[in-house]
Amino acid sequence: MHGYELKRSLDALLPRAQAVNVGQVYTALGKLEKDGDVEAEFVPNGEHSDRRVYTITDRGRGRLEQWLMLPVQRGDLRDEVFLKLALVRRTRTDAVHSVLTVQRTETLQQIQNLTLLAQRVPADQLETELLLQGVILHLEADLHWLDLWEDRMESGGPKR
Amino acid sequence: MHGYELKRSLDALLPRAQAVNVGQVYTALGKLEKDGDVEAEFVPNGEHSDRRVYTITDRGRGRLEQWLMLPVQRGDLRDEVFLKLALVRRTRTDAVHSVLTVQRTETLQQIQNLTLLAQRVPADQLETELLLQGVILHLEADLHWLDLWEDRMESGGPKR
DNA sequence: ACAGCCATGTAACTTGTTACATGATTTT
DNA sequence: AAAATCATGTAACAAGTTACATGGCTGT
Repeated sequence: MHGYELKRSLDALLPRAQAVNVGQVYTALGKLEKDGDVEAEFVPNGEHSDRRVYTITDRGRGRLEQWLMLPVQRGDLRDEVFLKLALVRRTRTDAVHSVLTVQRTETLQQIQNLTLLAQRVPADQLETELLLQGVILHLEADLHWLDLWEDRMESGGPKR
Repeated sequence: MHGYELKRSLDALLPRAQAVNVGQVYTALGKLEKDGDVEAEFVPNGEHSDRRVYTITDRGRGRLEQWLMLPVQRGDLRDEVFLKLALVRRTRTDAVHSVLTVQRTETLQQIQNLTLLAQRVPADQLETELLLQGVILHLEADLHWLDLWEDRMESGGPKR
């Protein structure tokens, strides 16, 4: 593919609002080319600008294969909401509940937005549908987690 | 607090393995000072090096308050596992199952590690316990999501 | 005429992170 | 004697991201 084509391909995977910045595609392709993972060649395009069409190299194919089969490490312990809650608990114990409520409201809002979005995804876009489902599952986990905080704050909480 | 003290404070919130790089604390404090959110003053420390003790300014306190009460937007649609699955489905439909299995194994492993870690957290470290619980909830959501993929791949899947 | 799409790319900024440099003290 | 802790900080790299620059074509 050429750069712009790739951008469109990526956009098609994501809901309308989340379009990719084109510049990023070109910087990424530049890096891949420098590393020898892809090769490019100009292909005339009639009236339009010529296209730089990229082809994956053997090296690139190998690295792609490796990347695909390498599991993603997902259990990151750095979490902004956690930081806020831990901090607020130590300095203004009484405000923990507010932070929890604000965050819960936001999360519910997000879930609603994404649910609406999911309903508008064409039935043939299986992947996009699954992506949204995944994000929603995470947000629901967040809600459970906020409830856990709330429970723990009540017992052994504000007075101490 | 002074820089090193802050580092220790942060470390205390996280399990042993996840210690903060000290350098980062100093670069962050430097930026806060430049922005006028904190002020520093040297305090002698007997035999040891003098300490630069930081104090929050009014401006800093205001910005902190804002940050605390601003909800974190959590529903990020960029997901590496999703990218892998979407890509592999389009180029080697038969390999989707392998990617799913690799990722599931990794996720189970992570959950086990974190569960063990959680058991070793002292009972008085409420926050750390909750942090680990949160990460585990997310990983369990990941497992559900991988199952969703598996289901959807079977119906309407490999042959197409 | 103006907006928007097609097509390329570069310069620059932010954030996160690490590796290193220095030097004294305390623990093993 | 070596390793770890206390304490400060800088230089530099990596990744992600955006804003801008250029120019032609297409649809309203």
